[in-house]
Amino acid sequence: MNNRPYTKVINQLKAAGLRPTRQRIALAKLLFGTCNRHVTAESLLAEATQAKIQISLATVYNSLHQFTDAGLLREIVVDLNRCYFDTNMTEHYHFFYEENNRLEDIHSDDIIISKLPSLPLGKSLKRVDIVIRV
Amino acid sequence: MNNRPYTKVINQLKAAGLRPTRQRIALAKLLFGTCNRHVTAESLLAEATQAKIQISLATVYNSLHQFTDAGLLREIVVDLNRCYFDTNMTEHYHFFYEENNRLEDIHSDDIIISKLPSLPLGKSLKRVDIVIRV
DNA sequence: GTGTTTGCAAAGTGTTTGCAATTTA
DNA sequence: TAAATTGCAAACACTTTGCAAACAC
Repeated sequence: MNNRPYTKVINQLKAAGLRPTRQRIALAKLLFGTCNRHVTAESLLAEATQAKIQISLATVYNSLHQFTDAGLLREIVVDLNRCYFDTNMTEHYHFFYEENNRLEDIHSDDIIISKLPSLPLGKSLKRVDIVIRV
Repeated sequence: MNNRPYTKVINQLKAAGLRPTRQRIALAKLLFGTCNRHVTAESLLAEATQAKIQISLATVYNSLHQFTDAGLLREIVVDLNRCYFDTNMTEHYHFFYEENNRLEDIHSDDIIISKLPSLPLGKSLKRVDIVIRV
């Protein structure tokens, strides 16, 4: 891999309290370089490998969780067989294509919820997940 | 275990095209005997064991999937670490208590969705899953 | 009797962990 | 140099599978 400074990604990592290592920079570049993404550990490793980035599966898992804890990614639960991570941190929902296990964003304006139940006593809302399975 | 006829459960299984074996009858009795339930394979096995029903984990898994395929149960994806099955087959949604991985039904009247996006071309709606994480 | 179901143990899958070697600051 | 990070391989948790024995009809 090349080692240009990637100032933007490095600053993003530093801001998140993560040491900008070669592996994290490479993954962050793949994840945050372009538009919003949905990845699994396997898919991201495959992508990295194809881009000639040398990295282990364990590090991909570690990085995905570190990015998630740092608020750079969020985890989506749609399929029991694998973890999906989403680079889109804004409020939004998902289509899930069952035929090929693919996710697609639904902009939050495209779903309007006009009534929600009151929360159980003493609980605070963590998130409302909506998945439209097609 | 006792072996009263359990006519109702047996008919339910037959109607679903499932041979009413001792194990299936026992599980169906636990699952459909009372109110709506949320179970995992482990929790159902524990319950069966406590009720002195002799059954293996493999058979619990098999039965849960057979019941699901037969339309007697539905699977809920909320937690990557285990499969949840719900005996409530009517349209409804869920609270998920992250502190103890517990599920609670939300009656469909308690959530009103006043706008949904149009489906991707050529796709049919399988289900709208809503999970409120608290 | 025949085809289905069960149950064990083994295999499988995706994920996490322990720890020595490497890298970053 | 000191502390954090990586990467391998082993461990893990849950689920599925293969197949001989048991069961339902």
